[in-house]
Amino acid sequence: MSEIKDRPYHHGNLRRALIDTAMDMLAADQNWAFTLREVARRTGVSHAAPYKHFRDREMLLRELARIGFIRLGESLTEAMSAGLPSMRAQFVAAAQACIGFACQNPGLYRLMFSADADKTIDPHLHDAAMSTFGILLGLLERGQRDGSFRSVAVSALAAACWAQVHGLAMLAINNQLLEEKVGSAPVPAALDVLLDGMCRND
Amino acid sequence: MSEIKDRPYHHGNLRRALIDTAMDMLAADQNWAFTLREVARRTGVSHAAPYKHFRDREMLLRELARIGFIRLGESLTEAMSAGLPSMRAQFVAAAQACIGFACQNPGLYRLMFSADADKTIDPHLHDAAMSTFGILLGLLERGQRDGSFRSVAVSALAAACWAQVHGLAMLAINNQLLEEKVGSAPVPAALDVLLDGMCRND
DNA sequence: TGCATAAGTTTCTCCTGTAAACATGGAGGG
DNA sequence: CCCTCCATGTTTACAGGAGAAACTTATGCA
Repeated sequence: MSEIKDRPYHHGNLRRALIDTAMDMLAADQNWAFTLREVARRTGVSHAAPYKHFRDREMLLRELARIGFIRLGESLTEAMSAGLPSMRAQFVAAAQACIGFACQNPGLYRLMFSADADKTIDPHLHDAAMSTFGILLGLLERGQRDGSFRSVAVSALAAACWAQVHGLAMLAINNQLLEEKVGSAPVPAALDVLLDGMCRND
Repeated sequence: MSEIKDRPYHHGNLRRALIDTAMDMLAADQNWAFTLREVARRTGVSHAAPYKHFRDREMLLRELARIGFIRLGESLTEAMSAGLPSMRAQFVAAAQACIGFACQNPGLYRLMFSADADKTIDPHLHDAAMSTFGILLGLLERGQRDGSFRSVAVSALAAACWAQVHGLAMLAINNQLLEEKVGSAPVPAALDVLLDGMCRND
């Protein structure tokens, strides 16, 4: 009855279909030339149909970004709950999960941090982003409580980590971590430097 | 004779005029909705004129990015040559100069690190970017020689610094350094954490 | 003097975003 | 059980952008 049958109803639940198609396109095209019309075309509906579900193109983009933050959060949570012994190892795992996520979904990741995904417009998007950021904060707080991380203001740690990881992700995506300049394994190397500043090393 | 008189010649040296107009637009519009046609319009020529000087829209964008890297390099050099006593202070100055540059020219900075400015296509752009990156490398090497910075592989330091500074710049531009999450002065706080890992602290 | 050519302009095609008018079919009231 | 309304589609229309091609000028040079 309520089974998925491709286009059950009037046309099906287009909203979901459009999001899925767009997500697929983001994954496939690293060129990132997003077009509402092509999303509609690939979904098999007229080019005006999407406007019944999204006020404009950017509203769809924001929804994609929101889902991206949720997925990123899941990746982070999963990486951190792998039962790694030290906080430091957990942090490295989370950072690498984030950068891995970015490299596997460059279009989506770029979108999530682009001006198109304006967090001041869409509270849901804002919440999703903050929730994901909160995962990082949680890790840092736990690390401070158990003495792994230094007891400076957690906001300083957070800014440093957030910037570092996001910076590495962006540079990795844009192929700007050239081996000639930055070594063969820049991500762990950079994280080590940061962690040396974060961890208690007495 | 060869004085600038707005439109001296056939029409003047359009190339330069287009670049200047585009640069002004980048500085004014934070919205970053770049159109070749509007650049042409604002420069007072037909919409097809730019194609006599730039193969396509992206070629102009790449030239803008190239100039941006040169300017950023100048900012960095200036910040570093302010006669600051310690390497650490010099690094902070350079980092803040970079982030300040980004905040004052968000459109340009975003362009410089966007997919539109594809460094694999344009060797001149690639060289400009590498040259600017080289300024950072130079600072790190000097700091290692005089014992300020730890003697790990300089490429690890470079990756960490590059990512950190670029990450902070991008987050700052995108208004994602929210005080509630990241404190009131996230930039120096984050740099301090990083520097604690970079510097010899024995 | 006169022509080849760089540099601009017009015109054209194809694409996009978005609005408005129109169509349709399923759900709910009589 | 039918009829009507509305959500969800489609068609059509319009403004703008990228870029190609054909046309026009004025300059530098033979």
